Amino acid sequence: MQSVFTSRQASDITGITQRQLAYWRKSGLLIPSYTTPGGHARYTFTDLIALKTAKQLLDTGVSLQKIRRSIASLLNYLPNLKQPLAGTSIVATGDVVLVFQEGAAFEAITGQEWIFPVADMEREVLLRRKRPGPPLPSQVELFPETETIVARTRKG
Amino acid sequence: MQSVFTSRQASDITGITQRQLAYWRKSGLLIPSYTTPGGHARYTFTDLIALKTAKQLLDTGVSLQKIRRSIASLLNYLPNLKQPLAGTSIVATGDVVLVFQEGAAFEAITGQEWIFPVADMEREVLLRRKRPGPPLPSQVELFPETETIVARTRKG
DNA sequence: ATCAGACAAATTTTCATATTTTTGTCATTT
DNA sequence: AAATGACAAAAATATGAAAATTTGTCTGAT
Repeated sequence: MQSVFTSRQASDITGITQRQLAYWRKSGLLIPSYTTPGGHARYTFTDLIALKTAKQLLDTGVSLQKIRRSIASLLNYLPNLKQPLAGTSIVATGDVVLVFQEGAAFEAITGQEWIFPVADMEREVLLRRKRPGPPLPSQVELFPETETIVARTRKG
Repeated sequence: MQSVFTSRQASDITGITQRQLAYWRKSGLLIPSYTTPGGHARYTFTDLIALKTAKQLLDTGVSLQKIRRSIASLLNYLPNLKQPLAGTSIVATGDVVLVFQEGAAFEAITGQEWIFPVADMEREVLLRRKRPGPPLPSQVELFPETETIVARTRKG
């Protein structure tokens, strides 16, 4: 047995206006899991989580369209996700939606992967420095060159 | 005693062209820690880390100007950082530079804080649902309303 | 009480274009 | 060998107008 919520309740709980709920439903952003024969919305608890997530994203400055794109991308990259906004760890600023899944993070909109803590970088620099390859004098005197000031003229 | 590197070495090690090093130096993005009396660059190991970080950011699609802004912001929010690009855990996509510091994450360019794993959201929804306050029937029948079809006419 | 439709205000995108940055290449200097 | 200066190509940013999306408010229907 599952508890469900009316649009009014969903609105009260999530802080999303009923107008928004209606539009999001119509535009497909979040369609309630159930609809009564009379056409009334019935939101499940999971729906509410997704709604709340969307609301938070909105409040943070992520536009509806970016939320849409994020969802599309999530479904694309993680096809087994049933409720994209309810099933993952999501983090965002005004411009970006980051998703954490299995330890890795990637940006929801582009699907691009995120990268490199600085620690790795240090290792890499060290490697290159040690590697034989091209003959690299691994160290240099601080101020080796001798300034030979000669008579100098300027063009013009 | 500190090992230092010429621009050639810095270039070979980091993969940044000498032209870039020159420009970055002139434009202030990264000024080598030492300069010989003759005006030649001497990069420290830490400089190389910063350079490598910048290079990685570039390769990931972060523009030079965004790197600049990130550095400015980092210095603003973490004034005790001496080498902004060498001292923190940095993560980025093409558009954003994220900095991890003391468990929290914030976006380097705007300084905006990042937010809310979904776990918290679930808790919040639960709280609202349980809270007394406005009388919220905490549960609803799935299909309560009775459709009363009456004779209907359409305008026009 | 919820929904659907209509209209307008507010907010976001989308382009196209002008401007500025950044980088490469080459010649010259130190 | 490295730096500087100059010119041009490539890339990124800023700007502004047009188009599309999103939301509020209201009215009527179920």
